[in-house]
Amino acid sequence: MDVSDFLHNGDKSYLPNLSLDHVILGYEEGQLKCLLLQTNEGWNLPGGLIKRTESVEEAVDRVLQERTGLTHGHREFLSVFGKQDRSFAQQWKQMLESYKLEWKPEFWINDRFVTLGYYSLVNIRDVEPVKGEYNQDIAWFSLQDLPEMWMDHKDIALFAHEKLKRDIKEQMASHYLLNSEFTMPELHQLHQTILEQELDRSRFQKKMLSSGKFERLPQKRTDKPGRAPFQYRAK
Amino acid sequence: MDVSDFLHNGDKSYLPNLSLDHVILGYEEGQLKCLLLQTNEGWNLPGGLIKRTESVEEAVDRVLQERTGLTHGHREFLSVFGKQDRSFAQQWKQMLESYKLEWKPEFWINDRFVTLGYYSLVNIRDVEPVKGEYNQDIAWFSLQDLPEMWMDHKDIALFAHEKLKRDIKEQMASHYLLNSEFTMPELHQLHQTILEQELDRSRFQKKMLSSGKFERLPQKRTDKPGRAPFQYRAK
DNA sequence: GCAAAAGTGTTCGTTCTACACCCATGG
DNA sequence: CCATGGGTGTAGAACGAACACTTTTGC
Repeated sequence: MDVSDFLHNGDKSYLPNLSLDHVILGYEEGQLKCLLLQTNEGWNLPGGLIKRTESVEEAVDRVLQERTGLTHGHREFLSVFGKQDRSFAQQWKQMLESYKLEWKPEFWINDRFVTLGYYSLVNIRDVEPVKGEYNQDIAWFSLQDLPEMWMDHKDIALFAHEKLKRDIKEQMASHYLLNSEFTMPELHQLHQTILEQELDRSRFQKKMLSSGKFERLPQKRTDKPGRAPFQYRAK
Repeated sequence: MDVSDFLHNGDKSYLPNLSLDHVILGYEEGQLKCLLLQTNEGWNLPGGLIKRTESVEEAVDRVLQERTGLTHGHREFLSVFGKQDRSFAQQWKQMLESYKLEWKPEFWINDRFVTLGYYSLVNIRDVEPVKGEYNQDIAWFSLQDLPEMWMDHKDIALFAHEKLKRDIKEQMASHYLLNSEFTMPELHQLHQTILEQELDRSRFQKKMLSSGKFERLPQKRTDKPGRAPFQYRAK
């Protein structure tokens, strides 16, 4: 910290705004989906500000909780998004005016926002999405078919997909997108969907089992023709 | 972004302060070193604030340039450090008073700082360290022997070392710590120092050469007994 | 018993590991 | 010619890829 930076600038207006954007990912009908909020100005990612009484990670978890009710999930840091021109003045103006609220060009919210991107993996069947006070809607969108979004929000969502592709090759977190008890064919299909490529069944199964992070349950399921698969649970 | 977050809080004091900390790494005498600044209150990492006219990455590069004169190097993001209690009120008080400057408890600089940690790899022989206006000294310290530092700055420096250990196994960036022309034994010794473990020479050499990122120079060096090594340069 | 789905095996090739060996140079 | 340091080669283990095969179930 260079002291001269703030001694020559008496107030905090010198600093950029800091926000969070949270790409909440679910898996349904063979598709990877993310949760978006609608305002008058289009769709955007869930996000928010960091309160003085909470850590950055607590704020990220709070955003998840506010929109999904979930108190946990698999959270991962994405990236810092901090270009010079990353400001939303027009969007704020139109949004506030649509709610008959005052907007002025000198409002601090018109300044550049540096945002911290995170993603979470959740079980979409556990989620009852809750829209915010100023949202018109909240909905799941396939990552293959995202609507128009604010500023760089679509980039952030797609960045989350790319990061997830890298992460699942090392970590064993993809099962957070499934029920707590799942089968290997389900996990196999999930990985193929995320990676957008075919994976050899045999190799996939051996790799997952040899990781030692799953325990096989004696139960099997009985519904369709064919052999009943084992169920697994993360240890 | 939840609109209610700011509509109920008219000013920016709601937001945490945002800063940068930059772990500038060099390599000398078989040791990995980082550049630290001294104030009355002890040693700390180079860092600073993000100006309204620059992107986050430009600010990171500016910090590097201010302390080392370098306009480039290998920059890598480390992590976000944003615990609730990450504030420096006591340090600011003592520092400002030692310079006969005013300090008040309500100054915004006393609030919590969220900081973005980065590290850079530089050739220590290219650097002429420049201390800041309010620094008493600037110096290279071995990561094995860091002094007492502000708050979590030692953690950030050691985190950079851990991140570097992971990064050099995938990227080919370690040569930024050496001269632009270097030998395989030099690079081998560097990797052993960073990873704090012995690496098989044969395998190391084959791995480096098969990456295709280095070009062999016909020149050799002549000084010590033994065969003269080839020199290499990053493509 | 046949098709479909799940699970396991087999073969081959590549890469990793741990050395051994060869080359170049100064004293 | 030998000690020192640099560079390459080789045998075995481990891992990954591609595909074949066996097991279990519903109809």
